Amino acid sequence: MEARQPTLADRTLTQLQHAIIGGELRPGSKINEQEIATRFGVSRGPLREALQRLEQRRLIERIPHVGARVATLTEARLNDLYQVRAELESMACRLAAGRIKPEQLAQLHQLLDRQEAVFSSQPVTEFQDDIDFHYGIIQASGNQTLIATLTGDLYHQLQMYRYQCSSGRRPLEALAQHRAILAAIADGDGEMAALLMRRHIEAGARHTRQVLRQKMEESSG
Amino acid sequence: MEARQPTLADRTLTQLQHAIIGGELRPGSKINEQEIATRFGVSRGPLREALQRLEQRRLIERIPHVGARVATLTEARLNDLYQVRAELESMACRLAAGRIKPEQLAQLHQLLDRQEAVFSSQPVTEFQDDIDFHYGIIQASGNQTLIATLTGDLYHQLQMYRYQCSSGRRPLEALAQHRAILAAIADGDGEMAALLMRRHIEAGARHTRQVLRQKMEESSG
DNA sequence: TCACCTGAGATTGTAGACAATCGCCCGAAC
DNA sequence: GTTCGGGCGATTGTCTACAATCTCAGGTGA
Repeated sequence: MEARQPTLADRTLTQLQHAIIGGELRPGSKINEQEIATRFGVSRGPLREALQRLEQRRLIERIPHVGARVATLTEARLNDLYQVRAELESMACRLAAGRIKPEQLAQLHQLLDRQEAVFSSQPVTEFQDDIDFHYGIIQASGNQTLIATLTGDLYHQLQMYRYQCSSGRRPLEALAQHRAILAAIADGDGEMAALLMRRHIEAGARHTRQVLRQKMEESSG
Repeated sequence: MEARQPTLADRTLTQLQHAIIGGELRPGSKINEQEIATRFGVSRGPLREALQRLEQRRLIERIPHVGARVATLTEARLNDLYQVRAELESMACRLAAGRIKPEQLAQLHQLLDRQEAVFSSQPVTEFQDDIDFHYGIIQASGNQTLIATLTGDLYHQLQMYRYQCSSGRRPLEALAQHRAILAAIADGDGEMAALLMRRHIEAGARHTRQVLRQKMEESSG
């Protein structure tokens, strides 16, 4: 009922988004509708629908009668994004501490355990698991507006920055921080959880910012 | 350059949004693409584009192969919306206090003066002026992600609630609160401005919630 | 009586063609 | 030499028609 059976436009959106987040379509490059449509084997209708959603997610920028371009990675945008994210995710922690359900809590504990178990063997998994953890807490907040804002809008941009600026995200450190956050939530200490989450995200922002700077230096030099 | 010259889809979006926010298309009612397209004198292409944006703004809900419905007003959704709004707008105040430009500050003062001058003669103006005030502060925050989240997403929903649940919003009280908020920002006291804004929005939430309850009672009774 | 299946009608999703607009190149005038 | 204007090619916006899917009424069987 609720689950939307994927349409052609949905699949095209997923493909395009992966291509953008993964850097296959480089930031700033122009998107030719006919070309992309042909490449994906769809007509321009579904493709334009996908483009529109990507514009909403701020992964591309469109100008009427001119066209679409892949969004560029900027330090200023990164700062703005992480600043809002820190505010909203710490808010999510505060809410989650008061109303998280036992099964949600158990699932998050399980996630961290699994993350720890495979931590050294598969560094790739860590990336998705990290997102899953944050996603779980956001869901536990129970605030539908908050959930939609974070997972429906901000997270797509975030993934682009994280994917293109990732390199050894110190999973051990992040894991410890996740554990502390979850413990605070389990204790019902919303303020502590919120503060820990804010620090955790700020640390991530510093790291990503550093990598972005390096990347921009070597691309301009 | 930046200004997007309005296309047919843009105009259709504006019309449809006004019809939804104004209650002409009642909450929960189904939207027949062909019917609406014919009524607005456009084809289904641009209309579908408008529908998609309205879905992003959460003014309608769509299910593939089934159709679109106008979003319903719920007390739970109202609470969630105002909770996130309070968090983000108080954040905007904190930022604005540190980096608002003189001309922005002057413009906001001007706005409040004008609001006070015509306050008793035209109660209708107050509604738009109130939005303009909040809009100005959000802009002054300088955080593009914050601006986009608030004015691009949340505010459309907010307008729907406010328009359909407005009745004597005590403009005098709101005006005084606006003045206090602006004074704090002018003083560079971000924390004070943030707190005042939070209280101001919470007061608005209580008022709107009350009106919504009345409305739902008389519609179900 | 109720649950389930089935088919007609309606509605949405997709494709392809046409119209409108823009960017760019080139030539002319100062 | 530089700047302005016009026209051509390319790209985007829009329309119409067709295909895929859902809804709902009606009937059938337990």
